[in-house]
Amino acid sequence: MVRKPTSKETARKPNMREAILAAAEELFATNGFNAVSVRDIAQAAGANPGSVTYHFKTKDGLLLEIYRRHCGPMNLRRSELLAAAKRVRDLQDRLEAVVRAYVAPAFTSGSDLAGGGARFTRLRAVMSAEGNEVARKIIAQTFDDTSHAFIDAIHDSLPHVPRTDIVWRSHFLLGALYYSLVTPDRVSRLSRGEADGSDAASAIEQLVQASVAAFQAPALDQAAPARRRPVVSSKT
Amino acid sequence: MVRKPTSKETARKPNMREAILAAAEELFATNGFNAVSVRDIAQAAGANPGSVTYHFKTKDGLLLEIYRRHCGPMNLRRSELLAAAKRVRDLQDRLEAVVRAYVAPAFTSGSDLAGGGARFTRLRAVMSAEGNEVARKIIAQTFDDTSHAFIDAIHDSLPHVPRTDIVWRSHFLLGALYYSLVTPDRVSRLSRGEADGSDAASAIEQLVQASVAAFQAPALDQAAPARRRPVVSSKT
DNA sequence: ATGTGATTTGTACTATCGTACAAAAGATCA
DNA sequence: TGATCTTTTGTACGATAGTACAAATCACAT
Repeated sequence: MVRKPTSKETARKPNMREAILAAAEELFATNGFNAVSVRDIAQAAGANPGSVTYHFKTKDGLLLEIYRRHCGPMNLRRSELLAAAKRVRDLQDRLEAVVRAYVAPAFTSGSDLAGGGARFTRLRAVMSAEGNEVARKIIAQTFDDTSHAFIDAIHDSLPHVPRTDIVWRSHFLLGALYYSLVTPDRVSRLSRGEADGSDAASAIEQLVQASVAAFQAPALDQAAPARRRPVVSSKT
Repeated sequence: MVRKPTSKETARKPNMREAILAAAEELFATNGFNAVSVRDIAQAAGANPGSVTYHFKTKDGLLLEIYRRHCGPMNLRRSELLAAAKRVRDLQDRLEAVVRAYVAPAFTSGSDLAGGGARFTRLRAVMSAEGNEVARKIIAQTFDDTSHAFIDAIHDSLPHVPRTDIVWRSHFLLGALYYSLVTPDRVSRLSRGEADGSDAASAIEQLVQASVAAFQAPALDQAAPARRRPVVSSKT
């Protein structure tokens, strides 16, 4: 808010503002918005509750700033990756490259803003599930452009599949991605320890392969007529 | 809690207990657990806040009871549908039938307990995203059996795909299913009105077709060697 | 009708919430 | 050093949270 670049404004001290943002991001992403109090965040950041009010005015303002900080670099990075993927000549390779460009940045760890990062992606998943108003507004006006770009790119690789189907499948992809970040332990549990749901590389490969196959599925209108639809009835 | 079947215990009056359960289910499913107060629930049910305490003791107890009421009938119904699906002889038809048996009950509307229903499924999605403790315990001890049964059934139809891959893909399926129930409007928006994300029939068909294709994807270990992995780099 | 147990109501208690604000502390430059 | 600005601290306030509980009300068997 306050503009005053006195001398070295870069990280004057341990930089409380950043610590608060990081702590809030982590707590919101794992517990949801309402389950976390401003005091929880302050404590996790080693700050005073009043500091949060000072830097971000309100709790909503804090969430807003988390989104703001990520969206720019993340969308930039994504459009770079998408542009590179679209340059792949082979149609099938291109599809996979595009899907990978969509999936991979969501799993990056650490604090690199550019990637978007697993933490911020998980935050978005949780906010979306909670129907958070602040998040809803930002998402509609910031992420839809990127989503459309990816949908178009995928549609270019699969011209025979109607755009509507692509939209549905990309929606499923995002849901799968979100869920993988939200409950990775479930994968470990259901595979009886044979798979590690927390392993980003595995998650990316599995998700890319499964999604590519899903995108390549025949169009819905054409799927049915050739084969009879199996009808199932229980004996209730 | 209290056992006393005096005369007609079935719906003596408007039945407050049921109204509270229904209201809580709806509110929790759309706003999350912590965003909804006991007073909100009481008001939505046309009840007094004290009534909630009387019937369910605590807010956690209320959530617990919501789960309890659904889990039994829902798992029963699911195993019926699964058993019927496993009777399909053709291998590919059986796969689709099994997936459909998994997906369809999650989208049933109305208040039929058996189906599980869209509302309860959405509730589970939101609780899962919020990392709700009450839900986490119930899920691990109630849903994992059903999940394993479905995973095994799918694996039977796809013996050449490692179980680990099936687990991942079924995880993606559940994530996609959850997300479709949480933000159906996103589908409508991204398709520019061409698709209706709230239409259960469309969602089911799209999800079944996409998931079947995903399950049928080649095993991960075998996917790479035959084809070169497209490597993409941005110019950053 | 009356007594009895099951509900519903109204209210109150304590804890914690988000936020405000004055004072203290720290930093920067004349 | 002293003036000025930014940041941190400590505390407090009103609102609302979950829950408890006594009183009122209801349903029904006798």
